[in-house]
Amino acid sequence: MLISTPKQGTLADIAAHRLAHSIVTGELEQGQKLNEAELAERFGMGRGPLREALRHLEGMRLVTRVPNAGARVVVLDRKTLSDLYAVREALEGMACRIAAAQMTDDEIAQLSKLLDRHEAQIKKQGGKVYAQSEGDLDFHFQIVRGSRNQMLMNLLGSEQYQLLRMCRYRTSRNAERTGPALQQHRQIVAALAQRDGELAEILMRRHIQGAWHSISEMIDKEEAV
Amino acid sequence: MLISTPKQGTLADIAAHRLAHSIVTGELEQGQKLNEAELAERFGMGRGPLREALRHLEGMRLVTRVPNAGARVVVLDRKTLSDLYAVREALEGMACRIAAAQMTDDEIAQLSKLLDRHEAQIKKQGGKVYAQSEGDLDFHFQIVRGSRNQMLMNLLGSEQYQLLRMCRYRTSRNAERTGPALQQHRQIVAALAQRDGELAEILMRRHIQGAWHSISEMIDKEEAV
DNA sequence: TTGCCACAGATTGTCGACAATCCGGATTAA
DNA sequence: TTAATCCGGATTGTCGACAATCTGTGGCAA
Repeated sequence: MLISTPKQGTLADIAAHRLAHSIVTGELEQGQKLNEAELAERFGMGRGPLREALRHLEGMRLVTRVPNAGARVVVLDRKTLSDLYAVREALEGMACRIAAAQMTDDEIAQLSKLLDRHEAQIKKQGGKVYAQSEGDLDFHFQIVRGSRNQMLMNLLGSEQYQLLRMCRYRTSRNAERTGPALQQHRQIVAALAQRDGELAEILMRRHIQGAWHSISEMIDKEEAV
Repeated sequence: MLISTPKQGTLADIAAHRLAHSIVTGELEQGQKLNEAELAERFGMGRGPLREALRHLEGMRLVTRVPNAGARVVVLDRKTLSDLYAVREALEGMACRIAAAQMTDDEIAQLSKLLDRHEAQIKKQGGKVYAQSEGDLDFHFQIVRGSRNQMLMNLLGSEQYQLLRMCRYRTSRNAERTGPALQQHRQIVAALAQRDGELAEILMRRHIQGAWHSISEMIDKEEAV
């Protein structure tokens, strides 16, 4: 499970998780105003914990706040996504190179099995891209974990990751890229298995560049409408 | 001025800035417990805004919280710093490559002047490393700005940046590296002026690796005592 | 002595109320 | 008609008090 919803902990923690989930899934639209009283009542808590949750989300840049004017969901425009993918390329490329040296054989085998499941899923139900998207992120995060770099895991795991998932939900209708993406994933795993970090990095960077081009074209189409 | 202390805005914002400053400068020690009531009184505000500030700082990973047990200043151990420098190398390397294509001639000239000021400062007062350290970060941030990547500026400017400054304060006693560092800065600026992004990236990565080695040795010495 | 339990103090979590600020519509004068 | 001004409601910011939880200290029994 990627989204752990700890129904335990403080109310502020719960609110932060629920809000993050609502933002990522698009239930709360980009740029939408977040009314404290309304959200507090919906979550069945006072405004205090909710305000703390908003501050937390502000810290991880899922919402933007202006004093005396409330909080709004962050908006992912073209430039923001472009910047995000550039950062991803650098970070995940590095993660891939390090992971090639750090991951255990067993972990790499697990990664391969993950791709098998994806392939089966794609063959069975070609249309259901959503699961593949989530699975894709799963794949990427497993490699990041393989780098053993906690800061990388924080950056790509909990913060940018949310933005990415947000982006996925927005653009999850493009099914045509799942085939090539799987192929590229396979190549990356092969490079990892051969412990060729340099190649793994190059493949990962190319893979992410391809994903960006695909999403970029989709944004163009949307904007044309 | 690098630290903008907006004495305007909400109390929570003020508290967040003051806390961040205290943490970065080491006024609040690593791992130290942060007592809400005590801090609230020191800042002359209620516990509400202070709790929001703590949540914000938690979001940017300057403090860690456990439910019902309060917040503590983050601890920068060897592994954390190592991870941080690896991420920095990847991100600032990329920033440098992009900046070589994006910065204006004027901006690069300004960068060169900044180094002139550093050099004068070093010659005049060899011991005062603190200013150089801050100036060094200034140099790095100007290049990140030159990349025009807002996400990069967020990551390196406001979040990791704080951790870096924190690290600097902790290890600001090593003056021996200011000379080579300035030399490397000059080389980087030269590469930028020639619009050689590839070379600029390599030089920046090498520069950051050197900084890490220097800091790593220092940590070794400290741990030996 | 040692381990367990209970209690007290301190600290964190939560709520409700009040003050400060902002936003939109109505009013009025040029 | 239009622009400026001025309420009134709504929303955010802040505080104080109370409940829930943790910590550590002392006593009690094995």
